[in-house]
Amino acid sequence: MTTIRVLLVDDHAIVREGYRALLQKQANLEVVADAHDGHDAYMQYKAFQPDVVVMDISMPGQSGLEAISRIRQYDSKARILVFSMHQNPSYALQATRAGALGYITKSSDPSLLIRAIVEVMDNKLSLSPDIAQALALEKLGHEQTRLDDLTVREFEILRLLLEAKSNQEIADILNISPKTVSNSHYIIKRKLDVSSDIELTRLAIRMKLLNLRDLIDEAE
Amino acid sequence: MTTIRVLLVDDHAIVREGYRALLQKQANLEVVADAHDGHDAYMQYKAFQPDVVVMDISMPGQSGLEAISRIRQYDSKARILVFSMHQNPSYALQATRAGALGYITKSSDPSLLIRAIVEVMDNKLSLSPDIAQALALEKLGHEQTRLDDLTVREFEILRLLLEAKSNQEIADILNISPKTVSNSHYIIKRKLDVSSDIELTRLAIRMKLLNLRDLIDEAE
DNA sequence: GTTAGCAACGGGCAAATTTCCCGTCTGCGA
DNA sequence: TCGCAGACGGGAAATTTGCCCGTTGCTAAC
Repeated sequence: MTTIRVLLVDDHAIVREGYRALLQKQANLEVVADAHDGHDAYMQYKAFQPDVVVMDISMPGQSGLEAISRIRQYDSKARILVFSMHQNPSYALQATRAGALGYITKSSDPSLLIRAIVEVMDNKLSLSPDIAQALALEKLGHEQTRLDDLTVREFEILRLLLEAKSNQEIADILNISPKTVSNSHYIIKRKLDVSSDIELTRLAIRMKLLNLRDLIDEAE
Repeated sequence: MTTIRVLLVDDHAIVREGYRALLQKQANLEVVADAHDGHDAYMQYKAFQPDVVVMDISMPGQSGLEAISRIRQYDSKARILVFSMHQNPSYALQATRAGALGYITKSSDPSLLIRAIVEVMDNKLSLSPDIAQALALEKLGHEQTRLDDLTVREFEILRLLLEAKSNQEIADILNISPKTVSNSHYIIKRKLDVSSDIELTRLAIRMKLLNLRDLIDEAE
């Protein structure tokens, strides 16, 4: 059995260190590099050519989804495992659309992460049980999520919009024209069938796209 | 130098394992137990009487703040270090009010966590720099309840806006011109110091103007 | 009872944004 | 090789925003 070379991506240094220590205990895993944001991840990938990328997608600014696309564009064989706190299956859907091979929630058992890394190494799709179940339920039409109609890019832009960023800021982050952002903003509203940003925000909260905990925590 | 016995509290098993591995690398630290929620933390504290508790407070169900109070009630000498992803200073304030001796954000440098544990062991208050700064700024009165600046009428219009009603609908309801509604809308945003409706909605949720329960109940 | 202040209301109008359309370009699967 | 879909962004009409202003009451103070 050869050693699997891992690139670790998370915006929190302490969290990175923790995972690094955890993964390092596995004889067949080696963390060869880490990165703190999407752009950094891309650079580190090019520099180290790791076997598997373990990535948290909820990072400020340039998101993980964007990084996944970029990396896959650079190397279509790249194996990327998303490791996220979000239990919303839409995140998993968008992540795999962007090119991720796996999606594991942080609430999973530690052994699952290890196993998922090995599976992804074998180019196998790997989902944690909670996500698999949620996705399956969604597939059965139990929850008709209009969110799935959005393209990966639109989803990405929506995320940034919900952070109350301006068109110009989003344009800068994604390196596109503000005009494209406003066009997407319009398309998103049409696809989600809302007519105002307030409705959009309410919908996002219901869809758990906008983290309630964050909002509540800010409360007092 | 004696060994500091640590109790680790976080709802994510993988995260716990990561920190455990990280802290274990310090010669003077020993993780004697861990817990996955507030109640568990309380039980483990009674069982192991650790020197320092390192606790993530954003856990589902019963909050970490509650656990801090409970533990301090049981042992007023308990040293608790909060370790959170939230950069909102209000949360740090509440944590220290509840009895925590320190508050470190996950975005801090890993060495800060180690140092903070040692400081807390010495019964010293320890805050990460970002939190200290944010708290200081808040102390200077930067934040106030801007909602009080709204007139009764504006408040009423804001309520309707938040229900995602159109200017025309609101005009009909209040028997005024849509123009007045849009003027008020503008004034409200200026008074609340937000530049978009998304920001406005987020603020409203934080101010508990918009009932979260209502939104969640709509969900399914 | 006059004056002052403030809330509610809404007109005006330039600037900005939204809404919808369209055409490129690229990558992918049949 | 073709066709389709997604990303991107220009164009232009429609609409909204941002900020100004004046009018009308009402209340409170002198």
